[in-house]
Amino acid sequence: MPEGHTIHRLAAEHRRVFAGRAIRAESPQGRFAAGARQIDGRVLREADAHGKHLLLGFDDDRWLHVHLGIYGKYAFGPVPAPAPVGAVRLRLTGADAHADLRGPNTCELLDPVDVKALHARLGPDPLRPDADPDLAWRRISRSHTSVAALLMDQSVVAGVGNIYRAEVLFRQGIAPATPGRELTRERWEAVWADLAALMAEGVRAGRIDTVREEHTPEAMGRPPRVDDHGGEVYVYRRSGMPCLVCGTEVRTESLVGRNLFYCPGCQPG
DNA sequence: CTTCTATGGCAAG
DNA sequence: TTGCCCTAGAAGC
Repeated sequence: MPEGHTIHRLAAEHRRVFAGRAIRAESPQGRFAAGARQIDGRVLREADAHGKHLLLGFDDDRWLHVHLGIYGKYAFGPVPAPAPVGAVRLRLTGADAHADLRGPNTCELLDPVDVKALHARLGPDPLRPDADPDLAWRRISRSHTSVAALLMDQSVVAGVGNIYRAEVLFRQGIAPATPGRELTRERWEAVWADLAALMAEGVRAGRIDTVREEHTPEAMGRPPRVDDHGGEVYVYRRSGMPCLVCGTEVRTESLVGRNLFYCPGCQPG
């Protein structure tokens, strides 16, 4: 679920459903009881996303900061909301919808100074109009770290997760182990542009699709992919299967505790 | 039942 | 690098 496109969708959904009106807040699970009491009855003024961080601004100038981590989830539904199922950390209820938050890595209240600091420690987000890709380029072009690790570093680029990382490197034909400083500026600009397009499409569709027209299931006469994230991809979780472009077996290896997927044929080096 | 896994990120060593 | 946190569903007995 939660790469940057998911969080931008959640921000839009909160805006659409809750903004401008007082909401009720509670913590059925109890772990955010004190925070929920402080939000309860407030008006939601704005909803913002920076990378994988969701920020909800309330009328007392405080912000709810949510980070889903690897298994956090939101579930929106109608009112009246049914009795909560499972570990619901936070339930927001508005005039005609409710939102249940389960399993977040972070769920806390921040003041404007904290929010500013949060933005400052995050790199440019390809989904934000104010993003400056040169800030990322300055880090990447001086780094001996692999481009695969740099793309997952949220202080370099915000919002890219394991799927977009693997897929953009595949689409750009870049070997994951390539040190940042060996990328040319042109290559980086292509990566950034591709991320911006792929992630914008992810926001629109609500899933991650990265295969080009000529490699879709219809075009290739292959069965559609069925996976949790629901999208058509080139390498993510396709290890052992033939590359859709060159037929080489897709490989996986562990990098900084995460599975990295790539095609040795299309991403030589 | 139990164990494993996941689209994250942090602190400790 | 390892361990730990958060949760739910799938996979393995």
